[in-house]
Amino acid sequence: MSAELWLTQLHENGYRVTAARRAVVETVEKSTRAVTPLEVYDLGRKKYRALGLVTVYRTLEKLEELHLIQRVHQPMGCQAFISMGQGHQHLLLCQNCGQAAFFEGDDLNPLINSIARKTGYQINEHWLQLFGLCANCR
Amino acid sequence: MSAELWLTQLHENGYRVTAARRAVVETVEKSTRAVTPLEVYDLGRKKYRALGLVTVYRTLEKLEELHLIQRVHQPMGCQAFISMGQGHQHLLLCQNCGQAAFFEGDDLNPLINSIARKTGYQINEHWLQLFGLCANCR
DNA sequence: TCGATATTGAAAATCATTATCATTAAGTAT
DNA sequence: ATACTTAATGATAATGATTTTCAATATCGA
Repeated sequence: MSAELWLTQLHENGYRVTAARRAVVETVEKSTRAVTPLEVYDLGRKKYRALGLVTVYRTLEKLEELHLIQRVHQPMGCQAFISMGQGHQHLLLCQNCGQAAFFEGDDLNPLINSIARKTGYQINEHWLQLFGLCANCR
Repeated sequence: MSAELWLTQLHENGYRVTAARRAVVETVEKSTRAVTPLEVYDLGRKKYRALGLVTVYRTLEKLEELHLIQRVHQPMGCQAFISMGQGHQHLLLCQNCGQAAFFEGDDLNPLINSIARKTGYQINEHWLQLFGLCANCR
């Protein structure tokens, strides 16, 4: 029932809870793969017929702002979103079915420190993403 | 003079070497930060006035196909390209000036193997990218 | 319940990218 | 060097995704 938590988050941040937002939130929160705005629109309309595509874009924008979802970058495009895992997590995506799994990658600190030393950069953020085949698809 | 090598690559793969392509190749090859098609267009026109934006898109497409450039994913957008480093390398980007540095991240294998074991995924590819401030900007 | 105002969906506008097409130019064969 | 085949070009139009506009509606605190 994490969808209710998302709606609470919206409300606590001064946004109203509407039927359209419910449909979007329930659609995205339930998905185990990254979904595009158009997919959210199609799926969301099954829950709330009057849902508009523009509202999907606007709601996704707010969910991203509240760190409830994140944009997923893939070779084929970067317009899909998925719910955020707990804490700092990275994504593992199935190249066949799109299924997403989260993992922690905190073992990266030694590598990052070493790069910082070698390059003189101050490193603030890192992206790590793995691609492969999930247990079902392999 | 790596630009000449790129043009040779194009030629060896059956593509013609034209003034427009020279302008694009020289612009992208020389840049130490990721450049968008529009930026390539503007910069390239200083070398070859008649250059068209469409040709920029088409040339970038071919350079990517030949693995001479790669698309750079960033929070602000994913339409920029940068020349490929040698071998398997990762990117470190300055959040202020865009300056890019390459680094190798082969120490990732233990982490990747561990994730594969835990999740049951067969992992084929990985993306690692760091963001921070370069020595000049910090 | 009321009322201020955030939110909505439709339509139009914008922006990036791709397709069309007649013209030009690269590069091989002569 | 010249001719010729055909890839490549740039202008324009078409497409597709995202954003803006706006009048109508619905949320939610008072």
